[in-house]
Amino acid sequence: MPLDELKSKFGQFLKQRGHKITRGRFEIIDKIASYTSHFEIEDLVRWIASQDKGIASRSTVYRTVRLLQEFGAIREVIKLGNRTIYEFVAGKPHHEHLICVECGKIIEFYREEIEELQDRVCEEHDFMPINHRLEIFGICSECKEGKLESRELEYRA
Amino acid sequence: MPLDELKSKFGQFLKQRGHKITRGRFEIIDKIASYTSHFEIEDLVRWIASQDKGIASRSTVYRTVRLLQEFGAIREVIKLGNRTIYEFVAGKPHHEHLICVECGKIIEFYREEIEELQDRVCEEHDFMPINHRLEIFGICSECKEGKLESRELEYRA
DNA sequence: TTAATTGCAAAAACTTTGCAATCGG
DNA sequence: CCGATTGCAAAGTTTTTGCAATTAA
Repeated sequence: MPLDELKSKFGQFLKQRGHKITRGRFEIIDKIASYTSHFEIEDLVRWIASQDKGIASRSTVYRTVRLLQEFGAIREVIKLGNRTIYEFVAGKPHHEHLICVECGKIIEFYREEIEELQDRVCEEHDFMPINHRLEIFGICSECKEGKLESRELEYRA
Repeated sequence: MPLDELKSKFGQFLKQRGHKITRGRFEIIDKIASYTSHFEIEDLVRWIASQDKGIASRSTVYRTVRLLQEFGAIREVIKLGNRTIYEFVAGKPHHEHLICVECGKIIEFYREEIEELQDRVCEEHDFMPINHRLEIFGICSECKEGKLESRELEYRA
């Protein structure tokens, strides 16, 4: 879906909920769409702070991010410690993430079979899925050396 | 694994890292083991506050929870908004979660095939998995009525 | 006009940390 | 005894909120 169409739909979404079309909201959606991969709220806040013209405040960023989540244009894809990493989902096929706990690298992947199995699980539980998140934490190939020896005593169920 | 064995291993784990066996740490592991399902840090803090004898402070709870995670006895299984929900993993087979966004109900499930597919994905990326978390957010059977009509305008990739 | 939005500062919620006193080995 | 741990209070993070001024429709 092209960005313009998305923005127009976001406009409809706002109207439907009795909200207004404001410049700040659309500046933020533009900025988010410009991120090729993941972003955090602080990225948006820093970007705003770096601009001459005041685009929005920290509060507006938080409020707009919430709206965009409800609208469905962005998702919280990784929750790592106290950080929340978002992703602009427009135009990208759905996918999951491998996260390297050493270097922070994020690798995206998609397996149709995993999605299907999830659907089946939901059916079995008469559960209507809205969204899901599969995070695999581990060590990426570059960080792998010398990471095995200190783990023997850890408890494994 | 019985609780005593687990505690003994935790003792070894502490020694190996140059830490000490203290009463607070073992009171906390006992309490965590007593939770049949999920818990949050505030549950532990409230429990301590409700006890006559001072078992540990809030700081000690946070520090011990971190140790137990490193040891592998507990996991962060759900990150919902700003809440972190933990689970005592000892003696329970690994599983994933369905989370009802209406009522907060948590349903556990396990699908061998999903685990295998994840392993395959990791192999393909030469990625060494340490742990993973699959959260499916949605609406449980009891909450399902009347939840469909307000979603048409949401953007779907 | 008037109801929604904004920015600010304050507060809330959650987590970490420095330090002096205490405790474990 | 010595170094790890604890409790406390303070500070750090991240997010939310009340409110007066502003803006969209």
